[in-house]
Amino acid sequence: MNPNTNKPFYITTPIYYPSGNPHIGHCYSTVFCDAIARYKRWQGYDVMFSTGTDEHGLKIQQKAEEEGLSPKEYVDGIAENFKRLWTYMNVSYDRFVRTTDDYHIETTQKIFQGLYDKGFIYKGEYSGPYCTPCESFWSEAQLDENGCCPECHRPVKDSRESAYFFKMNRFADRLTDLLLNTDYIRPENRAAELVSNFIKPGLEDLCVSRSSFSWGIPVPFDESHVVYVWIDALSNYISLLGYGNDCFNGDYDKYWQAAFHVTAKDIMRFHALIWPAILMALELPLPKKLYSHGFILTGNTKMSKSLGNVVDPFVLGERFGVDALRYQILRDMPYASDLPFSNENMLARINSDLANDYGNLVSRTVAMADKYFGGKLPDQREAAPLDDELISLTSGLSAKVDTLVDVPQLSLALAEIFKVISRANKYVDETEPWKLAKDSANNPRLASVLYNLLESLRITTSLLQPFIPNSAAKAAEQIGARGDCLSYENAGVWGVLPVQVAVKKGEIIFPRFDTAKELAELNNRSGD
RNA sequence: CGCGGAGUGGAGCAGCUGGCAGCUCGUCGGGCUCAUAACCCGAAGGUCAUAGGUUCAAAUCCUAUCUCCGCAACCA
Repeated sequence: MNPNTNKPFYITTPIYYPSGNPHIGHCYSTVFCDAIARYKRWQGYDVMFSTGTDEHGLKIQQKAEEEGLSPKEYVDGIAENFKRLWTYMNVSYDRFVRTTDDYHIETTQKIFQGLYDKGFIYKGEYSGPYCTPCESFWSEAQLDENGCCPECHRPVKDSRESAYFFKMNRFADRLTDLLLNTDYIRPENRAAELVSNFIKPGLEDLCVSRSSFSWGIPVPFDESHVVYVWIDALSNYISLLGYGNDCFNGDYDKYWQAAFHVTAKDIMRFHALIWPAILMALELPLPKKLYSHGFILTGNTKMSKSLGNVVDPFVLGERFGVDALRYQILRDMPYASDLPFSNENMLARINSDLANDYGNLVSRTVAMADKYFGGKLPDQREAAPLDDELISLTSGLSAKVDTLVDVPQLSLALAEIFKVISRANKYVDETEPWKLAKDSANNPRLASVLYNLLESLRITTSLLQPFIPNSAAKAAEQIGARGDCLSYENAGVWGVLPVQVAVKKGEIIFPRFDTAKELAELNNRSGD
């Protein structure tokens, strides 16, 4: 019996800020979460996988004005684009939260009120450099090199407005403990950084409301203020489970105990400091884990709209296939640093791993079974010592992958899977099936060789399902892996395919790309 | 001295509790012919950013310097 069955697992992407359309950076976080969510479901967990959009704030209000839309109309359009991308990328989210949703507004107001009632929120005065034309407060650090507004580069003046503050400082000790003495945050080296950057110098009380713009959730007891992003955005993780509202009966009790947040490193600190502090103040349990990955860089710099170096996932998906794109970003994602993205690297990865190693192994194996046995293996077998290494390596694979997905090190998990695929390719050379096929007396041995290859493919394919779901399904079809052959329970068992397994030749799963030609065309396109 | 990360063959990286410099890709040569010009084997290619120091022994530890990059209260 699978011990994971029905255990809850809750994984979240950040909710994205729809000040522009999604790009591959958003895919990075989301596809990463999707692979984990799919893997956990496959393992038998009862998974809740959430994503969404964080739709309030001054920037949205301004952006909408520019386009002559109401803020809500504006975010409706962008939120649709996010959903469209997730559908396109095969992202299996269970729930999409928008901070303009009624249930979320209700929860946010309750949380704000609750913190106020408990004495963690007080009214004070916010002061800092203010840009009148932009209607924005900036921090000293955000100002440009001349000490002017970073947006319009006009002079700022010190200004003040009344605002509500959250008493962050109360939680400094508990936060330090959470960061340094638990496995809450991964990669672990970020914990010390946070402590020395933010906690040690003294946590300031956090400004949690604004009155200088109106596009936000009204503070329940003071309508001249809106709730600022911290409480508004972070509370999505529990509002969408029904905490503080009546929409999702029981989900909070079931899933919140098993929460796993994924973010990019830029918003790590909010999830590592502010969010736990809010939860502590509310006396709610803390999430189990926070993983912060790096950025996708293009040419050594961060991807950004203003630099014009944004990579469009739709373009890459159309050209190379969604699974190839998913695979590349997951396989090349480093654990604790940024991913330097280039079309060259992507093509190299796709060609080498997916086309040459995996796709080609499916092709050659299925083709041989087809050619030598008419597609269906005979039941006579003959084992040989040469088989042992492949069998033991493959049989032990799922345990390794389980461990790495938990950490979470998906890149290494994929590397382990591809070690087995490489070993299987080598096994073809070692056993030389085409020579065995010359004499029918060798048929039992030949059948064993092909069966071992098919079993290696069954196990690797089953483990690849969460990463490249569509392609894995195609491969399964071709190698004759039906029913529960690809189940989690069978991933660690050798010999699951029927003795007389029947293969089915099919289309090429991952075509090989002409690197030079593809690069030329991609470069043309980006020159537009 | 705000905090932190990084500099290793053409590219991307690992090694960094000191012990023959490794992996993937690319390049070159060979093998094979089941397969997607794929697969398998082999080779070339690095004074490990620089200068000192400790040590029998340093990519690894120490000191200094140079370069690049993050963060410094909402950009995945």
